[in-house]
Amino acid sequence: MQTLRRPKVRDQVAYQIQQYIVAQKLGSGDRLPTESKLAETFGISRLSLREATKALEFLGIVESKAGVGLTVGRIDMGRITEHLSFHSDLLDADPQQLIDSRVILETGVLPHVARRMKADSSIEQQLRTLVDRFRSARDLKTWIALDIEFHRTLLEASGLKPLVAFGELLHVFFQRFRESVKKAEWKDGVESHQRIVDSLSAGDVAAATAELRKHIEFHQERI
Amino acid sequence: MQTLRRPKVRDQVAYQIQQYIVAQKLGSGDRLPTESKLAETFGISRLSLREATKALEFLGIVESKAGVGLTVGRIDMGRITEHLSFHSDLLDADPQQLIDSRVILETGVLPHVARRMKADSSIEQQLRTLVDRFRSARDLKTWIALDIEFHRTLLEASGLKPLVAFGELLHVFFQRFRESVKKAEWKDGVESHQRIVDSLSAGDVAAATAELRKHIEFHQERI
DNA sequence: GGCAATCTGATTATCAGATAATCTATCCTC
DNA sequence: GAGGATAGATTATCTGATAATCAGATTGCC
Repeated sequence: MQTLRRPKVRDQVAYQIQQYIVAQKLGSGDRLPTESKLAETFGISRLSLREATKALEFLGIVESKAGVGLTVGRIDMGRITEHLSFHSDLLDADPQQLIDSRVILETGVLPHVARRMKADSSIEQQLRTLVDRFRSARDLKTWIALDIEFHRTLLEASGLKPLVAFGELLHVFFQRFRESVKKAEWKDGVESHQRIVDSLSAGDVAAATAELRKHIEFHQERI
Repeated sequence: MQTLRRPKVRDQVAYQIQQYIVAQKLGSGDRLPTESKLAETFGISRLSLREATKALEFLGIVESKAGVGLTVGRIDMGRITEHLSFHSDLLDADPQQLIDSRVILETGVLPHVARRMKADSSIEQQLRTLVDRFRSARDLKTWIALDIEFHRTLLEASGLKPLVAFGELLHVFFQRFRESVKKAEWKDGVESHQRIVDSLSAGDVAAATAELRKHIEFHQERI
């Protein structure tokens, strides 16, 4: 026998509000109806509606200001990941799968990156600046921050926004590996980043792919 | 002058609940104090506390069941990608980016799929069954459903759960292309799927990759 | 004794109604 | 016209209550 659970009101409502935003093609800052209005529309109490909107607000999907009303918010991954990063279940995600996923994602964008680098020199400039800052960094925290930024910049350089968003998500789950990397090993990381940029700028996508794969799979030892 | 906003009660409370979970070293399924207890502890009304817990529940950080109480939730990537669908980068993503992202994602998993197919014959069986059903289908709705299932099965066959979750998200945004595909063109799709499975089962990853790329990029004409 | 149905207490789910805080826009004064 | 006071709308938060749900104890039957 299956335990069927009565679907919760607020989840349905939250879903409907999202649908409403999409259907009305609302963008950041656009107004939504008032709480009372929405509650009446959905046929629920204002309180239940509130629980739904508060959850959405927590995610940044809507914003709510006293005296103004509800507006569509600007969701950012940072806000979500901030609340997730502490959760112990993140430690249960299969590390090998995370590594394989990242390899596929990041090596996959390299052809796109190489192509765009030829057309826009500022991309190479940006990556090289990051490598330099990496080289002169001295503490773990800075290294980690720069490593994340390097890989995000790489994804951004592909121009494929969906993959950038997904990449940010993977990074959250990857956090714990980075924290266990030792000082001497970060030095290798610098050189690795350097070689990736060099290969890309030379147009040698295959070499960049091999180096990047090695760079990410390096974390396997830490499993 | 900066507009300083009074920090909202529920945000503080949400934060404190998270701190509590960490401090008590609670894991998935562990019990939290009751709503009344927590409200009293934090010195707020039960309602305000509820808004905080509902928001956390929405994220999957806590679970709440009537008659039981609050427990620490079980987080999974799927739940998060659901909310990712509102990420502005995805909402405004242009079609070409969606296509490129899908190509990277799906061709990227093929080596993994081929490897696992050798070890587990049920994977090939499952894919072939889908192709057959595809062949005997006669209406647009069925075709679309089967196409989605085929590609999802392909991703699942890689065993990389994070990518499966992300793939499903991309499919939502791909919907509009599929609906504009004509009847005659679906026939090509069947053969395309057939060739992909054949190549994979023969261990020819390169051929499968080329075919899959062609299959997805076919949608470019529809932009 | 073993087992199933029932009851009970605890807890969340949802509601209604009220007051406070906050913001926008208008109106009034000079 | 500029600037401040005021009113109206809206969210923020609270109190108190009822319904729904569930786990475990109790009861009754065989």
